[in-house]
Amino acid sequence: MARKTGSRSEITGPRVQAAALHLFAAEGYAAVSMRRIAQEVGVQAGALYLYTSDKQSLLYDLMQSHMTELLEAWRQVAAVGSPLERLRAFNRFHIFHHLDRPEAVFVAYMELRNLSPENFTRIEALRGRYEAELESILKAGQQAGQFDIPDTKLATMALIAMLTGVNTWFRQGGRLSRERVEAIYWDMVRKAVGA
Amino acid sequence: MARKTGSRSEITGPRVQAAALHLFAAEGYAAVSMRRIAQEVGVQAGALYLYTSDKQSLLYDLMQSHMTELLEAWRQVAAVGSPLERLRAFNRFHIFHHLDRPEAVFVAYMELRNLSPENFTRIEALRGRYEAELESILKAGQQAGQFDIPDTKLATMALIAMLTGVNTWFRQGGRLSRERVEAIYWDMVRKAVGA
DNA sequence: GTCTATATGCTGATAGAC
DNA sequence: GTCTATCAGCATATAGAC
Repeated sequence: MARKTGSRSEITGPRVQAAALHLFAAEGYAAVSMRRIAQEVGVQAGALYLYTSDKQSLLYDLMQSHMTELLEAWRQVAAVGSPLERLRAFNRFHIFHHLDRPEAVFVAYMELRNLSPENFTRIEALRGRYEAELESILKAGQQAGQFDIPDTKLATMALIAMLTGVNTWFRQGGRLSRERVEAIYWDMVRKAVGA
Repeated sequence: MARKTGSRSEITGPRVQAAALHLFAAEGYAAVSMRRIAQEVGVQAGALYLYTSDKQSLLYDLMQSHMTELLEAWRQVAAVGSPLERLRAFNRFHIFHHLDRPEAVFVAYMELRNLSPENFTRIEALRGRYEAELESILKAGQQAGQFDIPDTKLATMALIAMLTGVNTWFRQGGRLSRERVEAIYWDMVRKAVGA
């Protein structure tokens, strides 16, 4: 603990990422200094540049990892079956995946404007791919006559906003369990698409 | 235009607020300096302190005005009538009011963490009052047997997140008019509450 | 009411010792 | 791999001239 120097590259890198995520989520990218991140990790500011080329990369890497992990995790569970079953799987996946990593979700939504133009474009492309996953479910249900949706693109945006909103108010140990929240949102989602 | 000094207190104050709103929305509170705001207004940085005690007050005043105006505007249109009619009025009001002032809405949602603890508490109280307006409509419809809602508190949060989300993707002159968006969201809202 | 000048301190990033 | 020292610049806020 009192150790001030030493060779610990195998763990310091991830700790830099973790500290940046934690601080960016709590105080915002622009409000957090490199010195503050270094302090959280327990190194001097200069040492951070062994693990990231600059502050912008630190933010981009966090957001890129988050979006990639989101898409990959969905691919693992992306249900086959009827559109209704697939929509139910999406509802469950989105709520649980987002509740499991509130800091990454918060940063991914709040810090978009602090990305460089090139990095912003890359992250938006990943977000578009995730939205397309939901829209394909809605289109399939609409074509099969199982859903009644006036506009699948708007329904996609509406449902994602509604589901992501859970992160803003859900508190562990609160009035409702995650499973109960999932069930209640499923009821509203199902009705909203006319199923 | 080339005028560098002079007495224009009656317009400089509002211009400071407008510049702060514009810049905070575009770049974020923490990323915007007082010098930058002064530059936008066309005065020196020191002159800003004639119109605000400090940077924090600039942010708080913007958010407080926004929330107060939101509550007051709703009070003007808050429909009497059946719960279904009142919900339809809320749907319309929320979408249009928010689309009319995207910068204020954006700042009010994104900069909460940059408020001092006392100011945060005050803003959250105003937000709670607005949410209570919607929840009272949902409760009335539920009690009258006209809605079918598993949990009115969650439905309140879900619907507000969904409606506010319009601001993140709606672009003037895009594929859909505001009226069409309102109609499509009303279809989804109505179905979601089981009406 | 606005200006200039200034105080005090923090910023991202780099160079070079160890 | 981490440290210390440093650069050049910008931050908020205030004092006092005009």
